[in-house]
Amino acid sequence: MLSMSAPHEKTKATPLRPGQTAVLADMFRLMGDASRLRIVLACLDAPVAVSDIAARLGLSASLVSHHLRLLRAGRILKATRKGKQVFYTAADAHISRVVADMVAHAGETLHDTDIP
Amino acid sequence: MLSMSAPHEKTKATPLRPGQTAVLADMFRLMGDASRLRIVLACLDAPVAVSDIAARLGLSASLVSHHLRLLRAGRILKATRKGKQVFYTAADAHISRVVADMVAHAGETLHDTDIP
DNA sequence: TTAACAATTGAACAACTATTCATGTGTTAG
DNA sequence: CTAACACATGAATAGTTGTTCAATTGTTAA
Repeated sequence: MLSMSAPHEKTKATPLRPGQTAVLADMFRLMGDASRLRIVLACLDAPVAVSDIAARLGLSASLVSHHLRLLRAGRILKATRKGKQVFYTAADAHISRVVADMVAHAGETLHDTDIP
Repeated sequence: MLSMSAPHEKTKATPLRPGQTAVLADMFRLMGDASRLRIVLACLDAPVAVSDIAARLGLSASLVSHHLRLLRAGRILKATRKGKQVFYTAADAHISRVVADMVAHAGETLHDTDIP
C-alpha cells in the first residue's frame, strides 16, 4: 500500500492545498455548463448587459440571471450597474487566459471524429 | 482596485462556434469535480499508476477508475500500460497551463485563509 | 403617480452525476 | 493450471443541478 517514491525526482511543485482544490473545482464547474460558458465568452471582451446576453445567446432572461448570479458569486464575472441595465464582464485577465488555453487544447486534441 | 478600462488589447476573443463551446464545456466540467481535479493534479507532473493515485488521494480504486475513464475519454489524461499497472498522465501541456492559470486566478481573487 | 422596461429571485421538476458495491477482465507469479 | 494482483465495468442509489414559470424588486420616462 505504501507506494514507493517516484522514479525520477523532478522539482515538481504541488502547491495546492486541499482547500484550494475545492475552490478550483468550483470555478471549473462554473464553466462546465454550456450555457454558462457561452455567457462567460460573451462577456470576455467588453461589458455586456443581461438583456443583450440573453438576446445574443437565445436564452431567457431568467436563466441568464440565474447563471450570472453563480458566475458572480464564483468571481468569474463582475457586475456594474448603469441605469436600468446591469453590465457583466470578466473578473480579471486570468479568466480569458484559462479559456484561451482550453481552446488551444481542444484545437490540438480534436482531430477525431467521435464528436456526438 | 482593478477597474481597468479595457485598454483594447489584442485579445480578440469570440472565435468560438456553438459546437466548439460544448466541447470546451465538457472539458471544464471534467475538472469541475474535486475528486477528478485532484486526480488530474496528481498526474500533471509524471505518469502515476491507478493504485498510487487511489492511495495518495484516499479514494477507492473503483472510483478512481471511473473518473479516469471520463478523463481519458475527454482527452484530459492518457494511459500507458506497463505490466499489470496502468499509468496516467496529462494529455498535453495545455492542461497544465489551464490549471496554472486558474490557480493564479484563484490566488488573486480569493484571499482565503492561507495556511502554510 | 402610473406604466413600461430590466433584472432578480423562489419554487418545482426533470435530468444528470458522483459514489459504492459487486462482479468481470487482463496480467503476472508460483 | 491456479492464485493473486491491478484495473475496469455495470447497476443502483443518493445527492446535485440546469431549466422553466411565476412573482418581485429596482429604475427610468410620461
